[in-house]
Amino acid sequence: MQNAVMTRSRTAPRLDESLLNNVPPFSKLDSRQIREILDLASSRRYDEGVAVFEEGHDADRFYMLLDGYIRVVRITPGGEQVIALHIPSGQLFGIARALGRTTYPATAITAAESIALSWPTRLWDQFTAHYDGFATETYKTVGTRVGEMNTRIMEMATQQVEQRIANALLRLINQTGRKVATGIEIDFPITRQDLSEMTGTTLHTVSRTLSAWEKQGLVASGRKRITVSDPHQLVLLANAAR
DNA sequence: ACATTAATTATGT
DNA sequence: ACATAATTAATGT
Repeated sequence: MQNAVMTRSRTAPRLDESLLNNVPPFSKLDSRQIREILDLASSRRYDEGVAVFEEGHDADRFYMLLDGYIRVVRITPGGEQVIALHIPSGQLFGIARALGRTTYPATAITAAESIALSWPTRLWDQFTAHYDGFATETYKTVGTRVGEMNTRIMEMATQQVEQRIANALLRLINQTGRKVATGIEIDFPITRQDLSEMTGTTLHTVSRTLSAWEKQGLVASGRKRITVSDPHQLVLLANAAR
């Protein structure tokens, strides 16, 4: 919400250079290079809950999230959704090319109203070749994402539900948290169903544990809103060896 | 230790 | 008024 971008879609006037020059993959570039990149980009606004691209489709573009949040989602053969991770603004997504793929490995849904830049995938190789720091920075973010999914797999295998929910909440407030008077609030609408899809459990179990935590003053939640008022206690819960 | 089922209530447009 | 979200208890594996 701090990013002031005209929310017109395709024929946006002129993109401001300040959009990119403090964003990691582009931070090492001079203003001439950023100008080049921006002139090749399309800017678009997305409503909440819409797919930017879908799993299995041809990866014809890659994206840079300017504002909002992206939910990376996969669908099981049985039709159940699994939320892989959330992406905050300032990060690239849909970078199938960086994974050596020609199709998108997952679906990207906006978790809130969002604005993203995008480029045709055929420019990817030029970007990595010509723009200093672009390749190393993007592989860094790829690395952290793989790492996150890795620890999630470990959690799934070893921890019980309560700890997994605690860990999921902690990641959310770290990556997408917003400080408020009563604690740290998750910056986009999130349901118990969503949390259950991130932790491999049911919305009922999530509801119960959140209710229990609420009574202990650990969290406060309403419809689609969760604020963590006592992160420290959550950390303790998250690695409690039962 | 958790899911499932089911019934009930709350909340946003 | 209606749909979606959340709660809660009971029952099952």
